Amino acid sequence: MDSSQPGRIVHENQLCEQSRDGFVAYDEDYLATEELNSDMLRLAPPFDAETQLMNGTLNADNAHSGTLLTDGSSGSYINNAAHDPHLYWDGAVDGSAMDYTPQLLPGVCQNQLVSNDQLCNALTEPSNHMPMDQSALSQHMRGTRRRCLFNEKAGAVNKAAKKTSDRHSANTTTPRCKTSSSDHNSKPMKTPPCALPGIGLHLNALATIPKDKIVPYAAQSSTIQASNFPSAVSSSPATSEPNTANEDSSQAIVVANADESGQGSPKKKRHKFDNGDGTSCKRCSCKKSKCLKLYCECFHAGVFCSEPCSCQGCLNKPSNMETVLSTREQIESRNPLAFAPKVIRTSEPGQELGEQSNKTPASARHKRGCNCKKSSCLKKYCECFQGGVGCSISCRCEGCKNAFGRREGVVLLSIEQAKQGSVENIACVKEETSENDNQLVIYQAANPASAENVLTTPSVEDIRPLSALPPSSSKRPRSSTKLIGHSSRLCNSQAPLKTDILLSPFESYAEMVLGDGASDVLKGGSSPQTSVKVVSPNKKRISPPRIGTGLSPICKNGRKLILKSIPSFPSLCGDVNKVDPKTSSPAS
DNA sequence: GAGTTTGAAACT
DNA sequence: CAGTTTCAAACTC
Repeated sequence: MDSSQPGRIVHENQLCEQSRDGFVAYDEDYLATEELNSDMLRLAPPFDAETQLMNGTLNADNAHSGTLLTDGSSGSYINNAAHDPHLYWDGAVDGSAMDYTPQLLPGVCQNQLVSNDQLCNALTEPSNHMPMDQSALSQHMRGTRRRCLFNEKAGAVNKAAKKTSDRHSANTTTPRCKTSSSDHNSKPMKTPPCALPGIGLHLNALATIPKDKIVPYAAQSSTIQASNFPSAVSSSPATSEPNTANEDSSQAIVVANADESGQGSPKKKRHKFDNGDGTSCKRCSCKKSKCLKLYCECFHAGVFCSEPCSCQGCLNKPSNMETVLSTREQIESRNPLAFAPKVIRTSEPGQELGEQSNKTPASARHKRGCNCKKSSCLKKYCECFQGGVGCSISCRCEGCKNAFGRREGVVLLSIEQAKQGSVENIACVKEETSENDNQLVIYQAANPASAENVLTTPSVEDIRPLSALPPSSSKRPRSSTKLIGHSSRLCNSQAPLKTDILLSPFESYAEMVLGDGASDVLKGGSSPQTSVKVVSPNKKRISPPRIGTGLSPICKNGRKLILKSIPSFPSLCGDVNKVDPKTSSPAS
């Protein structure tokens, strides 16, 4: 593949057609050729300290093109690669979206999505590919690792597929796209290396690209500017850069965006190269939403519409950056996590359903759960199914037959919590001590923005709408994954809910941030004496918590308020360490 | 490829 | 907040 040439721009389609060899290393060669340099990443404001640090480092090498950052409130945009039909914005960073995953990887689109895990793995691998002498790169890696954590995505489905081999995925067709993300799953998701909580941009994985493969800055920056900045775009990206390399880039951009003008162009429906959780390459066909609503998969995924799309009246284009951003902000204001990945955490389906639920608490699940009624959660109408995850108690589906796991009604709770639960409701809330604090710490550290959201908007989706649970009767948990229980029992109806709420969201985020281990820590580790207790799978379910208006129980607990002692940011480098101690030592 | 079904998102 | 409408993807023919 020509891609080996620095600065060379390859259209995604081309890539798709490329030889397997080319694909094999797409996360390396491909990305490298894609000009994805770390400096194309834009860190979101919430992470200023850290991100800037990182940027600083990153940019050090490359004269920083980075200033492309939009101001951030709604996240900065990332140019995934000039040539890539899609331009990506970094929703992940801005808290709202813990991760925008696979699709963020430029060029990964059609045939291969790079899962976060994959990236992580790549990063963690003995950097054969990474010249150690490149301090800058090293820096990148660090940053990358952290980010990877967030990006773990579902695609449990994919795992199976992925197990087969990465290579095959290369030539994938639509389905592959979907499956590709899974591959990491085959690996134990622990991703210790990635343990650092961080910004959910796995694009940083690019850092691992052998330096020699890294495209010269000039080209990149031009590309970025052209594509990312509205101004730049408007100013005719194609002409913006005289350099040959740049020209290529520019042209690529133009091509990528070409269909902007030709939106209505009959691109016919294309496969939705989607990995299910909404993260893969998007190809929308919006007609009325102008691609500025969540209906639009591109918009929802945080990418600009592009050539593959067959949308009409599309406004989700770089040239409408402002509009897009404002719209995005608007949507986020309504729902801070509107752009967050729908499926959180990846895990083996088996685990999820399974026996070892205790040990593998971190099961993938849909952010909010589905609400299927007729599809039985067996079709892609079902977001859970689509995301390759089983339904959970968060779901309100009817007649769930989700192949990845039917909705469950149980949740794991720690003994401690049980104890607490045994106390009166209030007690339940208040007594939750450092563990929760720790959780909060982690949470915030991992995603300050999100934390903030939580504080201000308890409605955060990830605070699972258990409330939505239908009367338990509707579905019986096929298997017990997470048990609930006790606390719900111990505490009165309200209390348990609180407890559950407290855990769930944090676990989820912790998982995303720290990986399975983290959640384990949180659950068990945080309260050492308490092994997770599994309540009889039977069927007892927690009544849906009502995260009511205003302050959620969490707020009531004041845990959030305890954030006082929480460092605004995890240390850039070794956060894990910091976090772990806390989590591990419950009441230090 | 057109039409239908479905459920999320948006609206009231 | 629940019910309704709108929307676009998924699906069927």
